[in-house]
Amino acid sequence: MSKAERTRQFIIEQSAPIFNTKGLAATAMSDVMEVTKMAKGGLYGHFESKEALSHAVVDYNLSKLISKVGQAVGGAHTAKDKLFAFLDVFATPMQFPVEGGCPMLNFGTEADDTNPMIKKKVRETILSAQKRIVGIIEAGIASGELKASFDARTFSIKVMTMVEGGTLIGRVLETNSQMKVIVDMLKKEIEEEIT
Amino acid sequence: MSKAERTRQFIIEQSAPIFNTKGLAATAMSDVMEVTKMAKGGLYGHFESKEALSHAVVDYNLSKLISKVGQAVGGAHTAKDKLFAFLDVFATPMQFPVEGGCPMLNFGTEADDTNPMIKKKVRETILSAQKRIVGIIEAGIASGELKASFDARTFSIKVMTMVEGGTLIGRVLETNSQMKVIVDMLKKEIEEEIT
DNA sequence: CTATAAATAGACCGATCGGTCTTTAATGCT
DNA sequence: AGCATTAAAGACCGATCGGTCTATTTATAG
Repeated sequence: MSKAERTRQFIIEQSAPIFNTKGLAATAMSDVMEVTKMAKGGLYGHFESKEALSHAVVDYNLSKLISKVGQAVGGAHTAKDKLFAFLDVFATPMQFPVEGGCPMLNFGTEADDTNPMIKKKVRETILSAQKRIVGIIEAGIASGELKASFDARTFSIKVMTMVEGGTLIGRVLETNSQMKVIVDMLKKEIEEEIT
Repeated sequence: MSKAERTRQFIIEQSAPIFNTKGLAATAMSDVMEVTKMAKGGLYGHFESKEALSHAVVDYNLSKLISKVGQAVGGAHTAKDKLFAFLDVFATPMQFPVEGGCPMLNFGTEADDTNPMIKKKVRETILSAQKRIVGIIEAGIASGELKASFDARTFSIKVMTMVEGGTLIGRVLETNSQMKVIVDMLKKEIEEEIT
Protein backbone atom coordinates (compact mmCIF):
# COMPACT_ATOMS: atom_id res chain seq x y z
CA MET A 1 0.00 0.00 0.00
CA SER A 2 1.55 3.26 -1.14
CA LYS A 3 1.87 6.31 1.03
CA ALA A 4 -0.96 7.97 -0.87
CA GLU A 5 -3.25 5.01 -0.40
CA ARG A 6 -2.45 4.86 3.28
CA THR A 7 -3.10 8.56 3.76
CA ARG A 8 -6.36 8.34 1.81
CA GLN A 9 -7.51 5.52 4.05
CA PHE A 10 -6.41 7.46 7.11
CA ILE A 11 -8.54 10.44 6.09
CA ILE A 12 -11.57 8.22 5.54
CA GLU A 13 -11.21 6.42 8.85
CA GLN A 14 -10.69 9.59 10.84
CA SER A 15 -13.59 11.47 9.29
CA ALA A 16 -16.06 8.56 9.14
CA PRO A 17 -17.40 9.08 12.68
CA ILE A 18 -17.91 12.82 12.13
CA PHE A 19 -19.96 12.35 8.97
CA ASN A 20 -21.96 9.59 10.65
CA THR A 21 -22.81 11.70 13.69
CA LYS A 22 -23.12 15.23 12.33
CA GLY A 23 -24.44 14.27 8.92
CA LEU A 24 -23.08 14.81 5.43
CA ALA A 25 -24.26 18.37 4.89
CA ALA A 26 -23.38 19.53 8.39
CA THR A 27 -19.82 18.21 8.30
CA ALA A 28 -17.34 20.77 6.95
CA MET A 29 -13.94 20.19 5.45
CA SER A 30 -12.61 22.20 8.38
CA ASP A 31 -13.88 19.41 10.64
CA VAL A 32 -11.92 16.92 8.57
CA MET A 33 -8.83 19.16 8.72
CA GLU A 34 -9.11 19.23 12.47
CA VAL A 35 -9.50 15.51 13.04
CA THR A 36 -6.78 14.56 10.54
CA LYS A 37 -4.51 17.47 11.50
CA MET A 38 -3.91 17.98 7.80
CA ALA A 39 -4.13 21.21 5.81
CA LYS A 40 -6.67 21.78 3.11
CA GLY A 41 -4.20 21.23 0.29
CA GLY A 42 -3.30 17.84 1.68
CA LEU A 43 -6.90 16.65 1.78
CA TYR A 44 -7.74 17.85 -1.72
CA GLY A 45 -4.73 15.95 -3.03
CA HIS A 46 -6.59 12.76 -2.13
CA PHE A 47 -10.20 13.72 -2.81
CA GLU A 48 -11.30 15.98 -5.61
CA SER A 49 -14.23 17.35 -3.62
CA LYS A 50 -16.06 17.11 -0.33
CA GLU A 51 -18.69 15.08 -2.17
CA ALA A 52 -16.09 12.53 -3.25
CA LEU A 53 -14.86 12.22 0.32
CA SER A 54 -18.36 11.88 1.70
CA HIS A 55 -19.14 9.10 -0.77
CA ALA A 56 -16.02 7.24 0.31
CA VAL A 57 -16.99 7.78 3.94
CA VAL A 58 -20.51 6.47 3.40
CA ASP A 59 -19.07 3.38 1.74
CA TYR A 60 -16.67 2.94 4.63
CA ASN A 61 -19.35 3.23 7.32
CA LEU A 62 -21.76 0.93 5.50
CA SER A 63 -19.14 -1.72 4.89
CA LYS A 64 -17.96 -1.47 8.46
CA LEU A 65 -21.47 -2.37 9.56
CA ILE A 66 -21.66 -5.18 7.01
CA SER A 67 -18.36 -6.53 8.23
CA LYS A 68 -19.48 -6.43 11.87
CA VAL A 69 -22.58 -8.38 10.88
CA GLY A 70 -20.53 -10.80 8.80
CA GLN A 71 -18.13 -11.34 11.66
CA ALA A 72 -20.91 -12.00 14.16
CA VAL A 73 -22.88 -14.28 11.86
CA GLY A 74 -19.74 -16.04 10.64
CA GLY A 75 -18.84 -17.01 14.20
CA ALA A 76 -22.06 -18.99 14.56
CA HIS A 77 -22.81 -22.39 13.10
CA THR A 78 -26.51 -23.08 13.34
CA ALA A 79 -29.23 -21.03 11.66
CA LYS A 80 -30.61 -20.09 15.06
CA ASP A 81 -27.23 -18.92 16.34
CA LYS A 82 -26.60 -16.96 13.14
CA LEU A 83 -29.94 -15.17 13.41
CA PHE A 84 -29.36 -14.50 17.10
CA ALA A 85 -25.92 -13.12 16.31
CA PHE A 86 -27.38 -10.86 13.66
CA LEU A 87 -29.89 -9.46 16.12
CA ASP A 88 -27.25 -9.00 18.80
CA VAL A 89 -25.32 -6.63 16.54
CA PHE A 90 -28.26 -4.22 16.74
CA ALA A 91 -29.33 -5.03 20.29
CA THR A 92 -27.81 -1.98 21.97
CA PRO A 93 -28.49 1.12 19.85
CA MET A 94 -26.94 3.37 22.49
CA GLN A 95 -23.66 1.48 21.97
CA PHE A 96 -24.02 0.89 18.27
CA PRO A 97 -21.06 -1.04 16.78
CA VAL A 98 -20.47 1.75 14.24
CA GLU A 99 -19.54 5.07 15.82
CA GLY A 100 -22.35 7.60 15.38
CA GLY A 101 -25.09 5.02 15.00
CA CYS A 102 -26.50 2.97 12.16
CA PRO A 103 -25.25 4.37 8.82
CA MET A 104 -28.26 2.92 7.00
CA LEU A 105 -30.50 4.98 9.23
CA ASN A 106 -28.33 8.12 9.31
CA PHE A 107 -27.41 8.35 5.64
CA GLY A 108 -30.66 6.86 4.39
CA THR A 109 -32.71 9.46 6.19
CA GLU A 110 -30.53 12.35 5.11
CA ALA A 111 -30.26 11.24 1.50
CA ASP A 112 -33.69 9.85 0.71
CA ASP A 113 -35.05 13.08 -0.72
CA THR A 114 -31.86 14.78 -1.79
CA ASN A 115 -29.06 12.46 -2.85
CA PRO A 116 -29.83 9.58 -5.23
CA MET A 117 -26.25 8.22 -5.26
CA ILE A 118 -26.11 7.82 -1.50
CA LYS A 119 -29.66 6.57 -1.38
CA LYS A 120 -28.61 3.82 -3.78
CA LYS A 121 -25.69 2.80 -1.56
CA VAL A 122 -28.01 2.53 1.44
CA ARG A 123 -30.61 0.68 -0.62
CA GLU A 124 -28.07 -1.95 -1.63
CA THR A 125 -26.93 -2.37 1.95
CA ILE A 126 -30.47 -2.88 3.20
CA LEU A 127 -31.21 -5.37 0.46
CA SER A 128 -28.01 -7.28 1.09
CA ALA A 129 -28.82 -7.49 4.80
CA GLN A 130 -32.27 -8.83 4.03
CA LYS A 131 -30.79 -11.33 1.60
CA ARG A 132 -28.40 -12.47 4.28
CA ILE A 133 -31.32 -13.21 6.61
CA VAL A 134 -33.23 -14.96 3.87
CA GLY A 135 -30.14 -17.02 3.07
CA ILE A 136 -29.66 -18.10 6.66
CA ILE A 137 -33.28 -19.16 6.98
CA GLU A 138 -33.33 -21.03 3.70
CA ALA A 139 -30.14 -22.86 4.61
CA GLY A 140 -31.69 -23.71 7.98
CA ILE A 141 -34.76 -25.08 6.27
CA ALA A 142 -32.65 -27.07 3.82
CA SER A 143 -30.63 -28.62 6.64
CA GLY A 144 -33.80 -29.52 8.54
CA GLU A 145 -33.03 -27.21 11.44
CA LEU A 146 -35.96 -24.88 10.69
CA LYS A 147 -39.55 -25.62 9.72
CA ALA A 148 -40.27 -25.45 6.00
CA SER A 149 -43.19 -23.16 6.77
CA PHE A 150 -40.86 -20.41 8.07
CA ASP A 151 -41.53 -17.45 5.75
CA ALA A 152 -38.01 -16.16 5.14
CA ARG A 153 -38.91 -13.06 3.15
CA THR A 154 -41.54 -11.82 5.59
CA PHE A 155 -39.28 -12.46 8.53
CA SER A 156 -36.38 -10.59 6.92
CA ILE A 157 -38.63 -7.58 6.38
CA LYS A 158 -39.82 -7.76 9.94
CA VAL A 159 -36.27 -7.94 11.28
CA MET A 160 -34.91 -5.04 9.25
CA THR A 161 -37.79 -2.67 9.94
CA MET A 162 -37.78 -3.44 13.65
CA VAL A 163 -34.05 -3.18 13.94
CA GLU A 164 -33.90 0.19 12.16
CA GLY A 165 -36.92 1.59 13.91
CA GLY A 166 -35.60 0.26 17.18
CA THR A 167 -32.27 1.98 16.60
CA LEU A 168 -33.97 5.31 15.99
CA ILE A 169 -36.17 4.98 19.06
CA GLY A 170 -33.34 3.72 21.23
CA ARG A 171 -31.15 6.68 20.30
CA VAL A 172 -33.90 9.26 20.71
CA LEU A 173 -35.18 7.84 23.99
CA GLU A 174 -31.62 7.21 25.16
CA THR A 175 -32.29 3.67 26.27
CA ASN A 176 -31.71 0.16 24.97
CA SER A 177 -34.82 -1.14 26.71
CA GLN A 178 -37.28 -0.99 23.80
CA MET A 179 -34.77 -2.65 21.50
CA LYS A 180 -34.35 -5.39 24.08
CA VAL A 181 -38.09 -6.04 23.91
CA ILE A 182 -37.83 -6.23 20.12
CA VAL A 183 -34.84 -8.55 20.08
CA ASP A 184 -36.34 -10.85 22.70
CA MET A 185 -39.55 -11.04 20.73
CA LEU A 186 -37.77 -11.87 17.49
CA LYS A 187 -35.63 -14.49 19.18
CA LYS A 188 -38.75 -16.12 20.57
CA GLU A 189 -40.26 -16.21 17.10
CA ILE A 190 -37.12 -17.86 15.78
CA GLU A 191 -37.22 -20.52 18.46
CA GLU A 192 -40.79 -21.35 17.53
CA GLU A 193 -39.59 -22.16 14.01
CA ILE A 194 -37.05 -24.72 15.13
CA THR A 195 -37.96 -28.31 14.30
CA MET B 1 -55.23 36.46 14.99
CA SER B 2 -53.11 39.54 14.39
CA LYS B 3 -51.27 40.22 11.16
CA ALA B 4 -47.98 39.35 12.83
CA GLU B 5 -49.35 36.05 14.08
CA ARG B 6 -50.71 35.20 10.65
CA THR B 7 -47.41 36.01 8.95
CA ARG B 8 -45.50 34.03 11.52
CA GLN B 9 -47.74 31.04 10.88
CA PHE B 10 -47.39 31.54 7.13
CA ILE B 11 -43.60 31.40 7.38
CA ILE B 12 -43.76 28.21 9.43
CA GLU B 13 -46.19 26.49 7.09
CA GLN B 14 -44.29 27.42 3.95
CA SER B 15 -40.90 26.40 5.27
CA ALA B 16 -41.99 23.24 7.09
CA PRO B 17 -41.68 20.98 4.03
CA ILE B 18 -38.20 22.28 3.22
CA PHE B 19 -36.82 21.63 6.67
CA ASN B 20 -38.45 18.19 6.70
CA THR B 21 -36.97 17.16 3.35
CA LYS B 22 -33.56 18.86 3.29
CA GLY B 23 -32.92 18.71 7.00
CA LEU B 24 -32.39 21.40 9.61
CA ALA B 25 -28.70 22.09 8.98
CA ALA B 26 -29.00 21.93 5.20
CA THR B 27 -31.89 24.38 4.98
CA ALA B 28 -30.74 27.98 4.62
CA MET B 29 -32.63 31.14 5.41
CA SER B 30 -32.30 31.92 1.70
CA ASP B 31 -34.49 28.85 1.06
CA VAL B 32 -37.07 30.26 3.43
CA MET B 33 -36.84 33.65 1.73
CA GLU B 34 -37.49 31.99 -1.60
CA VAL B 35 -40.51 29.94 -0.57
CA THR B 36 -42.12 32.76 1.41
CA LYS B 37 -41.09 35.45 -1.10
CA MET B 38 -40.13 37.57 1.86
CA ALA B 39 -36.90 39.47 2.44
CA LYS B 40 -34.49 38.67 5.21
CA GLY B 41 -35.58 41.60 7.37
CA GLY B 42 -39.16 40.42 7.24
CA LEU B 43 -38.30 36.94 8.44
CA TYR B 44 -36.10 38.10 11.29
CA GLY B 45 -38.91 40.32 12.49
CA HIS B 46 -40.83 37.15 13.36
CA PHE B 47 -38.01 34.82 14.44
CA GLU B 48 -34.95 35.91 16.31
CA SER B 49 -32.76 33.29 14.67
CA LYS B 50 -32.76 30.39 12.26
CA GLU B 51 -32.67 28.10 15.27
CA ALA B 52 -35.88 29.64 16.64
CA LEU B 53 -37.58 29.15 13.29
CA SER B 54 -36.37 25.58 12.98
CA HIS B 55 -37.72 24.76 16.44
CA ALA B 56 -41.11 26.17 15.48
CA VAL B 57 -41.00 24.17 12.26
CA VAL B 58 -40.14 20.94 14.06
CA ASP B 59 -43.06 21.53 16.41
CA TYR B 60 -45.31 22.20 13.44
CA ASN B 61 -44.33 19.08 11.54
CA LEU B 62 -44.58 16.86 14.60
CA SER B 63 -47.99 18.19 15.58
CA LYS B 64 -49.19 17.89 12.01
CA LEU B 65 -48.39 14.19 12.18
CA ILE B 66 -50.03 13.89 15.58
CA SER B 67 -53.13 15.60 14.27
CA LYS B 68 -53.30 13.31 11.22
CA VAL B 69 -53.11 10.35 13.55
CA GLY B 70 -55.68 11.86 15.88
CA GLN B 71 -58.01 12.55 12.99
CA ALA B 72 -57.72 9.00 11.65
CA VAL B 73 -58.08 7.35 15.03
CA GLY B 74 -60.86 9.70 16.07
CA GLY B 75 -62.92 8.68 13.07
CA ALA B 76 -63.02 5.07 14.25
CA HIS B 77 -65.11 3.66 17.03
CA THR B 78 -63.85 0.20 17.94
CA ALA B 79 -60.39 -0.57 19.25
CA LYS B 80 -59.70 -2.64 16.17
CA ASP B 81 -60.72 0.15 13.81
CA LYS B 82 -58.69 2.68 15.76
CA LEU B 83 -55.57 0.53 15.59
CA PHE B 84 -56.14 -0.14 11.90
CA ALA B 85 -56.57 3.59 11.29
CA PHE B 86 -53.34 4.30 13.13
CA LEU B 87 -51.46 1.84 10.95
CA ASP B 88 -53.02 3.19 7.78
CA VAL B 89 -51.54 6.62 8.44
CA PHE B 90 -48.10 5.06 8.00
CA ALA B 91 -49.02 2.49 5.38
CA THR B 92 -47.63 4.33 2.34
CA PRO B 93 -44.26 5.84 3.21
CA MET B 94 -43.78 7.02 -0.37
CA GLN B 95 -46.90 9.17 0.09
CA PHE B 96 -46.37 10.05 3.70
CA PRO B 97 -49.13 12.30 5.11
CA VAL B 98 -46.54 14.89 6.16
CA GLU B 99 -44.62 16.38 3.27
CA GLY B 100 -41.00 15.26 3.32
CA GLY B 101 -41.65 12.08 5.28
CA CYS B 102 -41.98 11.21 8.93
CA PRO B 103 -40.69 14.08 11.09
CA MET B 104 -39.93 11.72 13.97
CA LEU B 105 -37.60 9.82 11.67
CA ASN B 106 -36.12 12.87 9.92
CA PHE B 107 -35.57 15.13 12.89
CA GLY B 108 -34.85 12.31 15.31
CA THR B 109 -32.05 10.98 13.17
CA GLU B 110 -30.52 14.37 12.52
CA ALA B 111 -30.77 15.55 16.11
CA ASP B 112 -29.99 12.46 18.12
CA ASP B 113 -26.27 13.18 18.46
CA THR B 114 -26.25 16.94 18.04
CA ASN B 115 -29.39 18.72 19.24
CA PRO B 116 -30.83 17.83 22.66
CA MET B 117 -33.77 20.25 22.40
CA ILE B 118 -35.04 18.76 19.18
CA LYS B 119 -34.29 15.26 20.35
CA LYS B 120 -36.55 15.95 23.32
CA LYS B 121 -39.39 17.10 21.07
CA VAL B 122 -39.13 13.90 19.03
CA ARG B 123 -38.85 11.80 22.17
CA GLU B 124 -42.09 13.23 23.51
CA THR B 125 -43.85 12.62 20.22
CA ILE B 126 -42.75 8.99 20.10
CA LEU B 127 -43.82 8.44 23.69
CA SER B 128 -47.19 10.08 23.11
CA ALA B 129 -47.79 7.88 20.07
CA GLN B 130 -46.97 4.77 22.06
CA LYS B 131 -49.23 5.94 24.87
CA ARG B 132 -52.01 6.43 22.37
CA ILE B 133 -51.67 2.81 21.22
CA VAL B 134 -51.53 1.56 24.78
CA GLY B 135 -54.63 3.60 25.59
CA ILE B 136 -56.59 2.19 22.69
CA ILE B 137 -55.70 -1.36 23.64
CA GLU B 138 -56.46 -0.89 27.32
CA ALA B 139 -59.83 0.65 26.48
CA GLY B 140 -60.50 -2.28 24.14
CA ILE B 141 -59.70 -4.72 26.90
CA ALA B 142 -61.86 -2.83 29.38
CA SER B 143 -64.81 -2.86 26.99
CA GLY B 144 -64.37 -6.58 26.37
CA GLU B 145 -63.51 -6.12 22.70
CA LEU B 146 -59.93 -7.30 23.15
CA LYS B 147 -58.49 -10.21 25.11
CA ALA B 148 -57.14 -9.31 28.52
CA SER B 149 -53.92 -11.11 27.61
CA PHE B 150 -53.13 -8.56 24.87
CA ASP B 151 -49.80 -7.03 25.93
CA ALA B 152 -50.37 -3.35 25.20
CA ARG B 153 -46.89 -2.09 25.98
CA THR B 154 -45.07 -4.71 23.93
CA PHE B 155 -47.43 -4.22 21.02
CA SER B 156 -46.98 -0.45 21.07
CA ILE B 157 -43.21 -0.88 20.92
CA LYS B 158 -43.58 -3.32 18.07
CA VAL B 159 -45.84 -0.96 16.13
CA MET B 160 -43.66 2.12 16.53
CA THR B 161 -40.38 0.41 15.64
CA MET B 162 -41.87 -1.32 12.62
CA VAL B 163 -43.63 1.78 11.40
CA GLU B 164 -40.51 3.94 11.69
CA GLY B 165 -38.20 1.32 10.25
CA GLY B 166 -40.73 0.63 7.52
CA THR B 167 -40.87 4.31 6.65
CA LEU B 168 -37.09 4.49 6.29
CA ILE B 169 -36.95 1.35 4.18
CA GLY B 170 -39.91 2.34 2.06
CA ARG B 171 -38.37 5.70 1.26
CA VAL B 172 -34.92 4.33 0.53
CA LEU B 173 -36.19 1.42 -1.57
CA GLU B 174 -38.79 3.65 -3.17
CA THR B 175 -41.66 1.25 -2.64
CA ASN B 176 -44.56 0.80 -0.26
CA SER B 177 -44.45 -2.96 -0.61
CA GLN B 178 -42.43 -3.81 2.50
CA MET B 179 -44.55 -1.52 4.61
CA LYS B 180 -47.61 -3.28 3.27
CA VAL B 181 -46.22 -6.58 4.52
CA ILE B 182 -45.65 -4.98 7.92
CA VAL B 183 -49.09 -3.43 8.18
CA ASP B 184 -50.84 -6.61 7.07
CA MET B 185 -48.90 -8.57 9.63
CA LEU B 186 -49.76 -6.19 12.45
CA LYS B 187 -53.41 -6.12 11.47
CA LYS B 188 -53.48 -9.90 11.56
CA GLU B 189 -52.00 -9.86 15.05
CA ILE B 190 -54.67 -7.41 16.16
CA GLU B 191 -57.44 -9.60 14.81
CA GLU B 192 -56.10 -12.52 16.79
CA GLU B 193 -56.57 -10.49 19.96
CA ILE B 194 -60.26 -9.86 19.37
CA THR B 195 -62.55 -11.74 21.72
C1' DC C 1 23.64 10.78 -2.65
C1' DT C 2 21.16 13.04 -5.89
C1' DA C 3 17.51 14.01 -9.11
C1' DT C 4 12.85 13.52 -9.82
C1' DA C 5 8.35 13.01 -8.42
C1' DA C 6 4.85 13.00 -5.04
C1' DA C 7 2.67 14.96 -1.03
C1' DT C 8 1.54 18.79 1.88
C1' DA C 9 1.05 23.47 3.67
C1' DG C 10 -1.35 27.56 3.79
C1' DA C 11 -2.45 31.93 1.60
C1' DC C 12 -6.04 33.09 -1.24
C1' DC C 13 -10.64 33.20 -3.88
C1' DG C 14 -15.63 33.97 -4.75
C1' DA C 15 -19.95 32.40 -2.92
C1' DT C 16 -22.93 31.80 0.68
C1' DC C 17 -23.90 31.51 5.44
C1' DG C 18 -26.66 33.64 9.61
C1' DG C 19 -27.66 37.98 11.29
C1' DT C 20 -28.11 43.44 11.79
C1' DC C 21 -29.72 47.97 10.86
C1' DT C 22 -31.72 51.77 8.69
C1' DT C 23 -35.03 53.18 5.52
C1' DT C 24 -39.54 52.66 3.50
C1' DA C 25 -44.23 50.83 3.22
C1' DA C 26 -48.23 49.27 5.11
C1' DT C 27 -51.46 48.97 8.82
C1' DG C 28 -54.65 50.30 12.37
C1' DC C 29 -56.56 53.58 15.65
C1' DT C 30 -58.83 57.99 16.81
C1' DA D 1 -58.06 61.75 7.10
C1' DG D 2 -54.04 61.92 9.62
C1' DC D 3 -50.94 60.08 12.75
C1' DA D 4 -48.57 56.53 15.41
C1' DT D 5 -47.15 51.98 15.18
C1' DT D 6 -45.77 47.97 13.15
C1' DA D 7 -44.12 45.13 9.31
C1' DA D 8 -41.07 44.51 5.68
C1' DA D 9 -37.34 45.46 2.49
C1' DG D 10 -32.72 45.10 1.19
C1' DA D 11 -28.04 46.84 1.62
C1' DC D 12 -24.58 45.51 4.48
C1' DC D 13 -21.47 42.81 7.82
C1' DG D 14 -18.03 39.35 9.43
C1' DA D 15 -17.53 34.43 9.43
C1' DT D 16 -17.31 30.32 7.15
C1' DC D 17 -18.14 27.55 3.26
C1' DG D 18 -15.91 24.50 -0.64
C1' DG D 19 -12.21 24.81 -3.59
C1' DT D 20 -7.59 26.42 -6.08
C1' DC D 21 -2.82 27.29 -6.65
C1' DT D 22 1.91 27.86 -5.80
C1' DA D 23 5.75 27.29 -2.90
C1' DT D 24 7.98 24.02 -0.14
C1' DT D 25 8.84 19.85 2.04
C1' DT D 26 9.09 14.89 1.94
C1' DA D 27 9.45 10.48 -0.10
C1' DT D 28 11.35 7.53 -3.63
C1' DA D 29 13.98 5.54 -7.42
C1' DG D 30 18.40 5.27 -9.82
